[in-house]
Amino acid sequence: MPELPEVETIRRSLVRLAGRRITGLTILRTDIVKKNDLSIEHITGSRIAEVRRRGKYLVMDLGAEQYLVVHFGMTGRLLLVAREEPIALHTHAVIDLEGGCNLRYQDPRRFGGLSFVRDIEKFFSFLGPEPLDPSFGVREFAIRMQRGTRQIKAALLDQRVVAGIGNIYADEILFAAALHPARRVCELTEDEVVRLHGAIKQVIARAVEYRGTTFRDYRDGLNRPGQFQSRLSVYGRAGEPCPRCGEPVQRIVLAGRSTYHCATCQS
DNA sequence: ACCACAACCTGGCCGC
DNA sequence: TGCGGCCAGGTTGTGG
Repeated sequence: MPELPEVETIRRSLVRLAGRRITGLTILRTDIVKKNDLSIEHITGSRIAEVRRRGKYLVMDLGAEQYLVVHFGMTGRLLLVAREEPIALHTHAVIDLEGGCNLRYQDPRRFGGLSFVRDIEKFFSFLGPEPLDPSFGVREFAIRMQRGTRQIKAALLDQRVVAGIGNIYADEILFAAALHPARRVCELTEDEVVRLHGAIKQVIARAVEYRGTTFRDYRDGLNRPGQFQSRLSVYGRAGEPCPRCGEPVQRIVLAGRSTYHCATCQS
C-alpha cells in the first residue's frame, strides 16, 4: 500500500510522538514481526527519540541503538488512538504510550509488519537512494537504473534502484516523463534518463504536498485520507481521456502489475 | 546474475 | 442472497 508519499505523510502525522515514552507493547499476531533483534522488556520503558522514514519504511528511533521499523505492505495502518478505543479487526500490535494513547498496527492482508532492529544501517543497506534527497543525482540513478535489460516499469519498482516508488507513482512518473513503461532500460537515451530522473523528483514531491493517495485503504496516523487521488493522470483511469491528448488511457500488465499509460503520449 | 512469475493474505466488487 | 472470479499502493522465493 503506502509508497513514499504516504509513509512520509504518516511520519509527519506522528512526529508529535517524539519524546513520548513507550509503556507497553502487545503483539497480537506474531507473524507480523518480521525481524526481532530486541526484547520486549527493552522496548517497554524506552522513549521515542525521533520518527523517521526511509523509502517505504517508517522508523522510530528508540535511542540506545534500538529502532522500531514499520513496513505497511498493501493494507497496513499505524493509528494513534485513545487507549479506550475498541480494538479494531485485524489489529496485530498495540503500543501503549505514556499519556493514555495507543499506537496500533492493523493490516488485513498481513503483507506488512514490524521489525525490531539494532543495526539500522545494515537493515537498510539494500535500499537505493532517497528520491527527495538533494544528493539524488542523475548520474548515479542512470548507473543503477540502466543495469540489465528489463522494462523501465520493473526498474522503477526495484527498491535497490530508488527507494519508495510503488505501482501508482511508477505509472505517474512514466506519464510525466512521456516514456512507455515497456521500454527497456538499456535502450533509453541520455536525454530520456534525465527526463525520468526529473519526473521522479517532481511527481514524488507533489504527491507528498498532497499528503499521498487514498485509492482504497490508505490513512495517515490520525486516520486521515490523502488528497492526491484527484490529481492522478493515468493510474486507475483506464478508458478515461488522457489529460494531455484526450486519447483513452490504456491498462496493460507489466512486471505482474496493472500498468496505466497513454499509448499516444508515452513512447 | 538477471528476469519473469507465483505465492503470500483478506476483502471488496461484479456478474450470474 | 450467495457464490465464483477477479482485483488490490508490496515483497520474496523459485525456477529458467
